[in-house]
Amino acid sequence: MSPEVLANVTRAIDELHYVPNRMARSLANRQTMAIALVVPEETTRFFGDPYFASIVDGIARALRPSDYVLNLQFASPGALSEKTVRYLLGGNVDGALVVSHHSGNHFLASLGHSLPVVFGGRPLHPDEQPSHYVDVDNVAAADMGTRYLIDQGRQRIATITGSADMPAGIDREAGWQRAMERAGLRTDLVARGDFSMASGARCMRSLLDRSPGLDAVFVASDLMATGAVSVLRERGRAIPSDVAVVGFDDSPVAIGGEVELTTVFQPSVEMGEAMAHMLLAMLRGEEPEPVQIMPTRMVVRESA
Amino acid sequence: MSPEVLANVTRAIDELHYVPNRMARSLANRQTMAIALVVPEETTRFFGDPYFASIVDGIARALRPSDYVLNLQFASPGALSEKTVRYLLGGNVDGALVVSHHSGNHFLASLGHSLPVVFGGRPLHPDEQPSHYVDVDNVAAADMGTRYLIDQGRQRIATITGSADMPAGIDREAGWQRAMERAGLRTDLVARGDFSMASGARCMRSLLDRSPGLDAVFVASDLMATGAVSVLRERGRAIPSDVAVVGFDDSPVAIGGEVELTTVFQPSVEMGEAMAHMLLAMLRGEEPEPVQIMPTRMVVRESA
DNA sequence: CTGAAAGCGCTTACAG
DNA sequence: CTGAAAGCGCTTACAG
Repeated sequence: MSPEVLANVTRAIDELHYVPNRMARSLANRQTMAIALVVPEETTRFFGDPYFASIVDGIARALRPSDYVLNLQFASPGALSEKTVRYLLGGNVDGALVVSHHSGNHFLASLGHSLPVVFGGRPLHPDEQPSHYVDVDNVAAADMGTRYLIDQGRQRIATITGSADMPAGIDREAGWQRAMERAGLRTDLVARGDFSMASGARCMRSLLDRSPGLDAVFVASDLMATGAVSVLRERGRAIPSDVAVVGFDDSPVAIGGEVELTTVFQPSVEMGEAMAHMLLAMLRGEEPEPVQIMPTRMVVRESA
Repeated sequence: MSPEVLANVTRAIDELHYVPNRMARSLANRQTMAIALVVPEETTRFFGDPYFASIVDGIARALRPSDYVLNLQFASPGALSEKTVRYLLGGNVDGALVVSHHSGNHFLASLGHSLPVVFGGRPLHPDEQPSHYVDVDNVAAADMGTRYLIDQGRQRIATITGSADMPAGIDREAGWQRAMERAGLRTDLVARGDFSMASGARCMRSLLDRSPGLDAVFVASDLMATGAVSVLRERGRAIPSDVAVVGFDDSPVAIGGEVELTTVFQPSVEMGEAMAHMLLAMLRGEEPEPVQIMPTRMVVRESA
């Protein structure tokens, strides 16, 4: 083809608004150019947690320049619907991104056998299979947040944990415990939350009842920390002088509430981007590092 | 085919886990069995507002029993990306659901010409074209919420509005104004928010500065009302005795905060379901009522 | 290197 | 009513 012919054709394509038929292309190609975004969480929780917002934001951002399209698959935490399973396994998508703190879902855990999959957060049973995921070192990060309180001279440091069936919940509690033990402090002030604001408030009340003299609390998410802060104020505790609070995430709620939170930052948006890039690499046939651990850091504001 | 043969084939289908290829079917069919969920909002705002959570929850719920799949299309409020436009117009979806308070987006407004589309909330320019949408009567609902305060004997009633470029923002302000004028009350205490919690706090501060003696405030969303409540408490105002607060939505934040909100309920989940059902009907070739207005009601709790 | 043909896996209109 | 053929709109392997 001569350059002029090419130019003519190109112009015709533009003028006629020609758009290749995706279905026909997929059929011939054996590629769907679609990626499933699997959300094994209650819609309420998914939308209520700014962590997910950032992750999805990062994913959407990373996928924008690509030709891939995102297919939303809501599912309950426990099991995927038959429809979703059929969809994922029926060759309707080229890969899947699973965003959830949760785990213990057998099908999801083994989904990587049938399809390129990247998880947000480490799977709960690492032995189950070598999967691809993006995460932070939650143990080390929680250790850092707790140590920050210890270094301020706090003595009676409680923790409000996340859910016990989520790696992020388990690991952040372990990090708190490690820091406390290393400092020779008591590790009895533990209240189990579920990452929701309401659970943060409930846990704070119970901790205050059990130990009115506590002088600090490490909370496994900013959303829970917000709930804890409002209870502390309700009970007349000054923050941080009476009780110091360290949160986790550095999500928008950290600065939107009554007291600006000192917190452990995790790069949620970048984690979403990293998930998408890892999957994109897999789809290109590359073999990216299966595990990507992102850095965390302390962000000091008012609450501690 | 004899019944036995049929049974054998059916069994074979089950055993071999046969799943019809969606792409091939779409190509032959001229149907994609996909619906676009267009979100012309910043991701942060989308995820931060429980209203959207409920809408999407309702949509997902209504679509679950169907064979349709949801394709997420994030877009900026102002304009859709070329990729999204190509996608929507390129025959990749059978219809679209647009969830946003926003409007003023020309392309979106005329999207209904090329594709079955249902909007969440009335389009800003109703003259532009007769489109399909699900909404509540925001004027009447805000009138009701304001009247509730008036009936309690409140005299100095302010309002915190939503964004001025969203029908929900405009109409709820109009409803407040109508109720106030009918009662012969002054309509000068208006602060313009943007549906975010932070804007609710900011507006409350400015209202209190302008009129320390105000005794009630009608707020166009529960999220903003939450921000307003924390400022009122910060300034030492008792709720509802000093200042009564009425919110809007009856979303989860209405009962998750420091004070349980009295609010105007709108059936967000059902609105999402209604949007999906309307679109499904259109896709079946039916001609559903193009406008569906859902009922609202007062929910009385602590704040007023 | 170019261009016509076969094939992707379905559905549907049509001949028998 | 049944069954074989054509066609959906692309890509790709292959003959020229």
